[in-house]
Amino acid sequence: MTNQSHRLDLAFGALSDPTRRAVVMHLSQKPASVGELAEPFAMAMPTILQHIRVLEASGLIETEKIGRVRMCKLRAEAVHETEQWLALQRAIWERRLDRMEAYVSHLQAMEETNDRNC
Amino acid sequence: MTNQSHRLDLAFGALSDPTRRAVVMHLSQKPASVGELAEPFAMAMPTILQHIRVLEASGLIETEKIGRVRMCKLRAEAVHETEQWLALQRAIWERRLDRMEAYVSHLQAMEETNDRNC
DNA sequence: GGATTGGTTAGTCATACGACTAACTATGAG
DNA sequence: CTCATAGTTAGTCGTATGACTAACCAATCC
Repeated sequence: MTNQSHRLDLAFGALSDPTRRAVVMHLSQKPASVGELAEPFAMAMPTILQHIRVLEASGLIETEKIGRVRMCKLRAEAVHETEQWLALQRAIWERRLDRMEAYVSHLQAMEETNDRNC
Repeated sequence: MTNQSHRLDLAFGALSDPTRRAVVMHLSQKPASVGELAEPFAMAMPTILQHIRVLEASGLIETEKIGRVRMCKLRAEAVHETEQWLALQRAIWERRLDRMEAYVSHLQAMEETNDRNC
């Protein structure tokens, strides 16, 4: 549970940076090497590498070194888990709103009945 | 677009802290005051307030001061938007996997045809 | 085998973050 | 009016983060 919480810390933390989100977007299209990922950014290579490490530590991507290039790819399951946390909170909230709405309709119905009877 | 990116920075950043996620979870059940939110944590009030400010700045919650208590509630739309970003990346990735799978089946079918014909 | 390419490590630096205490404000209750 | 309550502001402190440069390794290529 605490471990699960830590995974979310890392995942959300990883996604809080625009460069890293751009990397994720790139990887959602297709796997890529560190160099390819670095190209669109005016950024030193070690900086990108650091971002990739952060994403990897979060589990959102995985990497494998083949020869001298390191290929990176998205881990959809991890993205899904993160998404699920948000979906759950929203579901709880929205269920609550539904119940409230139902309750309000109920009250209104009662009131109308009263109007008729008094 | 840059503004949208900044909103995601704030939302994901806000959610990267376990205390703030706990606050969001609490608020998904029902709105609450700052004091109520602070209670479960062994944390000084100003610290919680700071977390609440971060959540508010991200748009994930909204607050309103009534008398001397400040009520906080979840903004489901903002949660939804954040969730959508993740859903989109995953959808793109999974569509790609589907295409690849289809392509592989295609190749296999071709190969079988070849086997029969040669 | 020597140069080139792609990545990696180490070390630095400025800024941001999360927590705290102490002191202050403003509302509501008796 | 006075006091307790709920929140707020200001200021401090240690650690984490994101960026950089310089130097280093290890596969390829010619």
